[in-house]
Amino acid sequence: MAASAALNGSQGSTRVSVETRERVIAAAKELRYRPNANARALTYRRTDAIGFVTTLMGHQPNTYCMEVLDGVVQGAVAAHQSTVIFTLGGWDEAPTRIPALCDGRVDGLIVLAPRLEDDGQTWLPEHTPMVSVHASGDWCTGGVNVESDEEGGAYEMVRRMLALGHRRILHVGGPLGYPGADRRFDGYLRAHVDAGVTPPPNHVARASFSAEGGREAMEAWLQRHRGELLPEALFAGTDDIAVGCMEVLAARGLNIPRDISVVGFDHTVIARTLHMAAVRQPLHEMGHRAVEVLMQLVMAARGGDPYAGPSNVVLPAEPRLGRTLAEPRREPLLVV
Amino acid sequence: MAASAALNGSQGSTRVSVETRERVIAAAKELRYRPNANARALTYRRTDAIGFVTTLMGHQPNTYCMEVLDGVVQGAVAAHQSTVIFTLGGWDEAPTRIPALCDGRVDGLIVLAPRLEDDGQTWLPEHTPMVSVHASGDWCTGGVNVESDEEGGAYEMVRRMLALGHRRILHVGGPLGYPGADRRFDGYLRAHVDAGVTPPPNHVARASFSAEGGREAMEAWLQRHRGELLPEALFAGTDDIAVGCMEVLAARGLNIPRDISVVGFDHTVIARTLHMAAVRQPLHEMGHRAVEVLMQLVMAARGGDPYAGPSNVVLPAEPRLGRTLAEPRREPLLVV
DNA sequence: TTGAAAGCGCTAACAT
DNA sequence: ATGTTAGCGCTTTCAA
Repeated sequence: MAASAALNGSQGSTRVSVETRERVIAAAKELRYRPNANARALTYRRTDAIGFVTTLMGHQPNTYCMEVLDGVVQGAVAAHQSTVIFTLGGWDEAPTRIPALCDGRVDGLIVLAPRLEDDGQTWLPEHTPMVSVHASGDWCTGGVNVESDEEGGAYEMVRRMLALGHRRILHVGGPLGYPGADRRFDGYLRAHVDAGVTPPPNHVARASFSAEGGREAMEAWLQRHRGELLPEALFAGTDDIAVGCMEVLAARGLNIPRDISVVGFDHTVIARTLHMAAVRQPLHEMGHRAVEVLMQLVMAARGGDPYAGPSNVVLPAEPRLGRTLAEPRREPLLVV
Repeated sequence: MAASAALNGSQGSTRVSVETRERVIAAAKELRYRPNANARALTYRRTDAIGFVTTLMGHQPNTYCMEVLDGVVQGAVAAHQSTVIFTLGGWDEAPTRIPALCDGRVDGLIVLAPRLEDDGQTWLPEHTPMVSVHASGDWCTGGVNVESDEEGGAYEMVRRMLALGHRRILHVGGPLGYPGADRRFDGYLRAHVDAGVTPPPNHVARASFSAEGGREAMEAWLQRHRGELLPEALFAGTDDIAVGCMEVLAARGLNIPRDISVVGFDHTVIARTLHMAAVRQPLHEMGHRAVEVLMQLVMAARGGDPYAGPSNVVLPAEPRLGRTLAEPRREPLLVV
């Protein structure tokens, strides 16, 4: 019955008589009628759903990913969209899996921290709006990237540490080859340059993105530098790395921040719970913002008019103080 | 061209000639053809997607919810399903929103910790398979519930604490009216009964499910009991509550666990990071399991044969030791 | 104000 | 081996 249009026709429409509408509505309730979402999607060519693409969240949920997702979900709710999660085993699957997701099941895609060897240009489908969060390089022409000013946040934090009097700041950064890890290190260096301080030699270590990685890197560094001066402060590439470092330091009887200050990066729920000093990335907001931008892209594609906004959105990252950062100790301490 | 069935027909099928198939495949690649998911869903009456229903994850992501979700997503990946997140503003929206989700956009629904006044029977659509996690009561006839043995876990943990010699164990539980909070308290009580120990009077407090709630409850309790004996141990209803309590205790100069032991509940990422003693709920596994059960339900509904499995799946909750639990102090301490 | 037809993109069944 | 038809459930357009 085409007259079923009574259900979604606006109140004032003359399409159906009041009497018929009431009859239809009554019958619908009687039959517990639910319009079928797929049929709707088929005719409307829209699903009111957005996709969130990420690599497998391991058994230990990744707090970084979770906080962005949380922002995405909230943004989606605000935009009256549902969120579909697509999980890749790894970014190598992207060239086969991502095009497969552009099959009308979502109106647009948010891709979290894609890491791809070559440019996506060749295999990326053109007509599915796409926003990346923390993409490395410009992986997607036509898409928009949302990120935070990691270099600036790192710079400002290290600047403050230097201003507090710290001179030997050990940087335990993320793995080589991650642009984000490099940007944080860049900020560390620039702050030193601007302050006219030369970082002590060999005061940079690399760790994988986890507490375990932090533990290993810290342990190894201390082994290598036995008998030398203990750094006054530690600038970690991630909260998780900071946690791992802190465990190793505490196990050696060192007090934080009295003997050594420790600073994290991201300011995820872990850092907040521990009241850790850390550079805050507005992860939640980034997720939220990514949805807003994506919806603009979607609207633009629908209307046929081009998207006018910026192709790169940079949110500020700023230092948050906490209980793990203090003035440097007065007496020198050696690595034991 | 109906012969497009070449694309999904099995290799050995005689439906199309090899030559035609190749031609079709070539053309498909040429046109970057993607079969439309909605049209497929319409004919197949299946979407290969499952829904995850939860109330709004606040600005502070709820670790409990996140860990279950993580398990769900992983279970979904294993079952070749995608996960759609539906967020409710509150459970009062459930009677209107949940039926609206049963419109064919997902093959089944996983509902996290639904709290509903009346039985869902009246408004729940019949023919969408549904699995709840930690449902209060049997909210959904025909559905399956997955939960953990909270009472048993609490019992076992408190039993061990009593065996360690603790006699004055303060319980800072979750809010009144939450069945889960009550079950944990029940385990606390039963352990005392079995050990022949009478819990000291007024050693039960209630807090909202957050660190803030723990802080407030702890502060208030200490105020009320100034000058009395400080409990030797604290059994919290949640990890977050435990964190809040620990902060208040530490702020008063008390050492954990030397002066007072603290035990959490859930053993979420917070507890793991802090190496906190806590009753472990297998949240990840529960999410994973919920998907498995849901898929059985879905299969059964498809095949027409009834679902044979249990309507309630109970996973064990067991105590995990940690750095916050030790033997009771020898000297008495007063609340200051 | 209502009815009838066509089409969204796909697949299953039947006919050639 | 291939072409045709019908239908999944909905909306839009055109006819009555």
